[in-house]
Amino acid sequence: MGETPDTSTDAPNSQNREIVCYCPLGGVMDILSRRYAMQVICVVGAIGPARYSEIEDAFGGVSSSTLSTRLDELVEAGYLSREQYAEIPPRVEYDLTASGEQLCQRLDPILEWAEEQEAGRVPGEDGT
Amino acid sequence: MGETPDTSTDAPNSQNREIVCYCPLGGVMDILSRRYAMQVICVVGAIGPARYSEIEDAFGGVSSSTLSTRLDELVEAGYLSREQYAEIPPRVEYDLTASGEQLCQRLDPILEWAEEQEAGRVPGEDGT
DNA sequence: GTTCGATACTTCGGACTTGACAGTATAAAC
DNA sequence: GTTTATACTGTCAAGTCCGAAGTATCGAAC
Repeated sequence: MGETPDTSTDAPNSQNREIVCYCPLGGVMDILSRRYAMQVICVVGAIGPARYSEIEDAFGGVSSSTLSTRLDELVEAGYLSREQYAEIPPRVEYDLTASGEQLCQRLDPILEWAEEQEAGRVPGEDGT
Repeated sequence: MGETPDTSTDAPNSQNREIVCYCPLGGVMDILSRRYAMQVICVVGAIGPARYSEIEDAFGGVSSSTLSTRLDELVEAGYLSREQYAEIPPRVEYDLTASGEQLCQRLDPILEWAEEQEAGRVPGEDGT
């Protein structure tokens, strides 16, 4: 994609342009668009069965309330599984479900790319 | 990041687990985690140079203030270009930059997968 | 027997983000 | 003079996120 697919005539726009509707994406994308959602999937994918505190540590300073909410949503949506052991102190392990792994595979390229972008960025260059 | 490395007896996992830090992803992921951000990239990637109203139409009922903010951020971040023509009524065209296209390539698999998930979902099946 | 420690969360008030809807600017068409 | 078209901006209410502090459990320490 990317090479102006159907502009064979000289008009630069407004030919029989197909408008694709992105509305039905709602469900999944709404979940992924919440803060840390994509990173949580990839963190759990990276370190296998992951305990709450391990996930928390993988981020710099995420608030526990936000992380907890995110984990709940991801479990509810079927991308993560949650296993609680009857031990003291308590132990809870999160892991990817089959859906979660499919998602993680598609998410990883983005996270890797994001990492490269951040690494190659010279501080103070983009004029924030 | 430190964890007890000698719990090999009571825990079924916890080898020399490497904790990867996901903090530096901040910049890019924060932008992508805002509402409609990923979809906007893919919509513009799909319909080439895209006018504001075309992007608006591709979504069901996005609010204009949110979409406008999102476009500004994406332009500011260097993923979209914005060209304004001195015409009446006004015409503005958004397109992917080189960075934007790289991002779009990595985003497309997710959007496609999300579409499949939504399509194959039977209402009331996921056990709430 | 009282305090301490460990883990995985909740709860709280305030800050930030989003949504709905109305309004702005311009010039041609009627 | 009024209408039409586009690409936004403004305003206010509702929703979401944040950090800090608190909760629950039970064994171990004192």
